[in-house]
Parts: sequence; C-alpha cells; structure tokens
Amino acid sequence: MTVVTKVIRVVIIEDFKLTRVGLRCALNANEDIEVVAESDNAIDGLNFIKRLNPDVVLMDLGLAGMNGIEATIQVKEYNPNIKVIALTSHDREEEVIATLSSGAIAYCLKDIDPTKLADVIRDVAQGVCWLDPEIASKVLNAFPKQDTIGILQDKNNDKNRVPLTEREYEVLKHLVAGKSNTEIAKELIVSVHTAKAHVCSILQKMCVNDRVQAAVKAVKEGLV
Amino acid sequence: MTVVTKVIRVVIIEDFKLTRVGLRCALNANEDIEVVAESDNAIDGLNFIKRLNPDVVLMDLGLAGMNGIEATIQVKEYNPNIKVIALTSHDREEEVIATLSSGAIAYCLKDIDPTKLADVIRDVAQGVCWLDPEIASKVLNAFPKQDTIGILQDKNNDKNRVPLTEREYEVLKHLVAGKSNTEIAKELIVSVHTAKAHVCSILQKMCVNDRVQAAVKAVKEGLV
DNA sequence: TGAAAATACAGCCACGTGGGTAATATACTC
DNA sequence: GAGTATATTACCCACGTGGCTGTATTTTCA
Repeated sequence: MTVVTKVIRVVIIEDFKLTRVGLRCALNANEDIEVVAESDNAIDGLNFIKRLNPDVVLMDLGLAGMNGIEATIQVKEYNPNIKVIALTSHDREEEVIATLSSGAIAYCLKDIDPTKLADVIRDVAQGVCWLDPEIASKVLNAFPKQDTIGILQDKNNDKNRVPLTEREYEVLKHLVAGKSNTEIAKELIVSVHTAKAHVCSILQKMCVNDRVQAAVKAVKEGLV
Repeated sequence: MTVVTKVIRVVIIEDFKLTRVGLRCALNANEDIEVVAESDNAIDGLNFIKRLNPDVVLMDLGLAGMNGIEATIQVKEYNPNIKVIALTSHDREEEVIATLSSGAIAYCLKDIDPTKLADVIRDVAQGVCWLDPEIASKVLNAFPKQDTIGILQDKNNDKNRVPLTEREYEVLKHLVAGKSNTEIAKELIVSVHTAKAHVCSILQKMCVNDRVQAAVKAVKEGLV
C-alpha cells in the first residue's frame, strides 16, 4: 500500500476573529494541512470554496445571516466530495441531526484540542465520520432501538416477508406522503378503486390494520 | 487541562484466529492499550466482559451463533459505558444501521491500518463516534434530507412552532401506533369527542392535513 | 399452452376522519 | 379576581377508509 502524503487544503468559516486566528495558527503548524482561506460569513466562505475547491471546510454553525447548516447544504451541492466539519460551542440536539442531514461528516465542539482537530481533519479528508463524544450519544440514540430487533427478526424469518410489487411501492410512497386514495389515484392516473385495491394489498402484505401503521412501518424500515 | 494517560483495556471478540492474533499483536504494541481478553465467540466474550469490565470491545459482526449485533446489545445492557467497536469485512447497509442502533459507537472495516485502529480505540474510549469512510456515507444518507429543510424552516419562523401539550403528546403516541380515535379514547379513558379534539389540534399544530402525515412527521422528527 | 401473478376497474356498506362551532371545568398567571 | 391555556364533552356533515365480492386484461413463468 502506497501512502502519498498530500497536503489537505482547508477553508475556515467562523465569525469570531480570535477563534479563526487560533484555528489557522494551530492548523498551519501541521505540514500536511494548509488553511487556504478563511471567512467570517457564509457568503464569502462559499465564494472562496467555489474558487479554491478545498478538501475540507471547517464550518461554524453559529453564523449570523446564512447559518452553517444552510451553508453546508450549499457546499455539498456545489461539490459533494468536499468534507465539512461542523464546529460549534453548543450541542442542541435538533441542530446536531440537522447538521448531519445537511451533509457534514464530522462534528466538533470548539474546546477540542488543536492536535486532535488536525487528526480529525486528516481522518475526515479520507471520508471518516467523526463525532465529538458529547454529540455521539445523541446521534446514536436517534436510531430507534426497536428497529434493531426488527431487523434481527426480519433476518430470522424471511418467509413471513411478502415483497411489495413495484406498483405497490409507488402507492406506498404516496401513502407515506399523506395522500388520500383519491389523490393517489390522480397521481398514478388510475381509478380510485385501483388505488384502494393497492392500498388494501399493501396493508395485508405489511401485516398492518390501517394506512397510518403502514406509513410508520415504512418510514421506520426505510422502505421509502 | 490535565491529561492522565490511562491504559485502555480492550476485549477482542473475533472468530478468525489469525485476525485475532494480528489484532492482539498490533494493539499490545501500544503502551496505552492492553488486550485483556480475546474470544472466538460471543458467549465466552460476554463472560470475559462481565468479569473484566473493559473500556473497549472489538466486536466482529460475522460471528457464528449469537451474532455481533445481539452481543453488542448485551454488552450495552450490562454496562453502557463500555464502548463497542464493530469490526467487519463487509458493509451491508441494513447491518450498519442495526449495529449502530444496538449500541456500537464505531465501525471499522477489517482492512484498517493497525496504527489507525489504535487511534480509533483511543478516540472511542473517550466517547468519540468513528465511522469508516465506506460506512460513513451510508449512515449519513440515512438521515432524510427533507428533514433538514424542515428544521431550518421551523427555526426560521419559531412563531409557527406551537409545542404540543403533554396530553397531545400522549395522543400522538397512540396515533403513531396506528390507533383510531375510538381506540385512543379508550386508552386515555376519555370520550371519542375529546380524542378527536386532541387529534385536531395536533394536526393544526404540526401543520399537516391528516393523521398519516402527522405520524410520519412524528417518526421522522423523533417526537415519539 | 396453461396456471399464476399483477394490474385495473366496480359497487356496496359500516365505520372512521377532519372541519366547524360551542359549551364547561380546571388550573395557572399576572 | 380577570384573563389565558388546557382538557373535556357535544353535535353536524361531507368525505375518506377498509373489507368484501366481483370481473377483465396483461404479464410472467413453468
């Protein structure tokens, strides 16, 4: 295995000047890490990113104006290969999930040790997902426990699983979106009777009593 | 800040003898990591863990008999502070999620560099969540994109966010379980009219049109 | 070729759903 | 003590839902 030591190019987006300077100094002390740009706001930061196409972005979440989550979405839209590390001083739970949904691959609290941060940047540049201990428990708890058992059971008795047909999956998708049979019928350009028939067989195959249970089960099992 | 270098005590559960020996050698080369026990099956491994109370467990997922996911659940039941690193050679998506649900805090593929693994063990011992690049994308994609926008919108106009009352949360829980208004009424020992009234305000507060959408939104946002 | 699915359509019926409006009791706040 | 939020109950109505039994066409596979 050949390891080519390539310099990791980093853009910092952080509104506190002191933190920004601190980050730059700490990171530039590493030979394999180069801070190529820094900005105190998302707009300028995004421009830098589009111009310089860095490997990693350090994104403060507490930005004024466009916030870090929106900015992260835009970064990933521009180039999904750019790895975004979310930096924050707080750890509001809903924000954590939203941040990871938006495309961030790592989550650091601001009191992280600079040496550690450099390690994280190296990991992240390779695609590793790294979450601060304070965050990790929250994220992992977001995975509902019962699903684990569900997956284990599903694996044990595959016979009970009746697969949905393609058409039924289509219907299920609309069902989960909260559409009524009439609406589903319109979307699929069939009669309401047909839509109803599909829903009925979905309910039977999924072993549930009504569309709410079907929708919940579909979401939990990731069928849609 | 004082950093006390404490030896990290590790138990290895892995059925391939060669891999096991390799792991032990690689890890024991680190002064701050000590492999205190190793086992080729989950049962013995769990006994070791209960006897030795290690800091970190390296858990092979591809065990015969009790699999790694079940074993992980039992480890975390015994002592949630023990950090479990899932080791695997493959990366079946459903297994990844199930593993993290079961309580594993890190996920490594078996071709990981031994030096890197030692770093991961040090991170994990402190509660860091570490996911191999191959895994990371899968896990992060499991967070539905649309929720991000939802959370952003919710954040932008906090005025639109009307929190549910305790009673409404109770009703919502039953609603997500697929119960009808009549059933909810029976459960809560109120009249159907009351149950209906609660459902109505839930729908309004959650800005959805029907109970299916409410259920789906509740599940996706982890309200239940 | 023949059997089995999948898809589409139809009508019936008991029941559930969601909107509207409104009344009453209780609790907490200012 | 007045005002507000919450919980509870009640009625009406248009519409949706799910189970049931049918029929017909097409596709798939043995």
